[in-house]
Amino acid sequence: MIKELKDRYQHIFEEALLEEINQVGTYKEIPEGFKLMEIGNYIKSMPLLVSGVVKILREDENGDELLLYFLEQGDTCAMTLTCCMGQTKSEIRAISETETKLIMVPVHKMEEWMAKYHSWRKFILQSYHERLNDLFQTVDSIAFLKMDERLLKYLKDKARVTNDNTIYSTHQQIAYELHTSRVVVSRLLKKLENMGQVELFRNYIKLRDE
Amino acid sequence: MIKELKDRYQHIFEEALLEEINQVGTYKEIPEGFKLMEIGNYIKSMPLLVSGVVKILREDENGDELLLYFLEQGDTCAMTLTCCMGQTKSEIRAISETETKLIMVPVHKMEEWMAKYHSWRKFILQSYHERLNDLFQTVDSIAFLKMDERLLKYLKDKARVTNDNTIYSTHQQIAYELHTSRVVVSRLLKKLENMGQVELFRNYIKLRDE
DNA sequence: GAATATCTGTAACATTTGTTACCCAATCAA
DNA sequence: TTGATTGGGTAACAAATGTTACAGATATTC
Repeated sequence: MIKELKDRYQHIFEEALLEEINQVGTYKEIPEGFKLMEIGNYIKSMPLLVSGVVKILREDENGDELLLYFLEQGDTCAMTLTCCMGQTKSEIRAISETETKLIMVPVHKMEEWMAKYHSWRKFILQSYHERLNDLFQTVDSIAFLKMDERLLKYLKDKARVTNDNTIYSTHQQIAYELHTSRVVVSRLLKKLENMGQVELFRNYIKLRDE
Repeated sequence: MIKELKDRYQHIFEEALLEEINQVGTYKEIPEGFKLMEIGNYIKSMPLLVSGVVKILREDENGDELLLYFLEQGDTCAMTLTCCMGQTKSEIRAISETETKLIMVPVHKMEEWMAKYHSWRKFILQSYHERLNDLFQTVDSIAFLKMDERLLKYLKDKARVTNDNTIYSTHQQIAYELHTSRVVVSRLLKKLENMGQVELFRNYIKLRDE
């Protein structure tokens, strides 16, 4: 059996399901910055994250991006399932934020497993639920927070998922993901630095402990 | 059999499932402005919308609201299922926008039907999928549109779900749902009126055909 | 009908965010 | 080493949005 499958999903899926996943799934290692899914594409297989972080992005008609949320180990892409079922296109872009290990499962197995395995149903529904909650959080941030608060939350989220208080991003990259401009990010980061919340360096930012 | 169930859900659910829903479901008529779900509450039953419109709202810590999306006939509340399964609390508020007819199904039946009926699985997954897409749209509006565009989109959405080009809302009510101030709404509505997009009256707004 | 509350319009101003322009320092490529 | 590129700081200004204040019209209550 794929070792990573057993390690990560043993307590989630029943034995028989693990066996099936092992037989039809393919283990993959993805480098940082790899595009796992593109807006408008159809999806052929479902990823089960074993390790690493994947960022999910939305794009407007001008090509401007916005970060929606991060996927971590144990997560899956909520879009995938219904995209295959209904043959609809992806509404989002997925890019690996770090090196990522995952197991790809062909989509035709899913409906079968939905009928067959209680643990699979639970997993799928829970995934949807978590993604809905992630999106609520995203909406909250955009609608209720000011840019400096959003920025700080962004840094904290990124530190959490990467498990590293140092964020290796340029101001320009952050500006893309928050859908604002580099100048604004620099300005607000400077303000946060003066308030003692962060330390700024070239190409990286350190979050101060509180 | 509940007439409304047959009329609305006949082509979605198989006969045996319709029968089961008929036996355990309760038909309800809800007046306009009724609170169907509150943030922090646990959910005991699942609503299947037969007719009418339900608005789904998010709230921040100051009690400020934001409209997320509308539910229409054939829709259900995506929160419900996993809220019952995992015993988590509601993250949203649901209020009937118009008089609403719905069928309430006790939650303990859902997991059973997930295993038993293909049409139920499809329905549930499709519901989640639609709600995710609704939320993507909401994020798009808040992140990418300016307030005047959001306002116009809001009016159009409301006209669509109520099937009426006249929107019976005060500027204050609109301001609440868009999370802005009454003065801003009045200002932008006036601008839209000058551009010939709407006509303003006391207590209601008419969308001009295009 | 008078008093009160609600709804809308508008002006003046404050704050937040976005834009343009230009600087310097660090890094990279030839 | 020189020139080009990238990342970041900052000023000056523009635009969008939020706030306060007040006036007039309409509706409601007593």
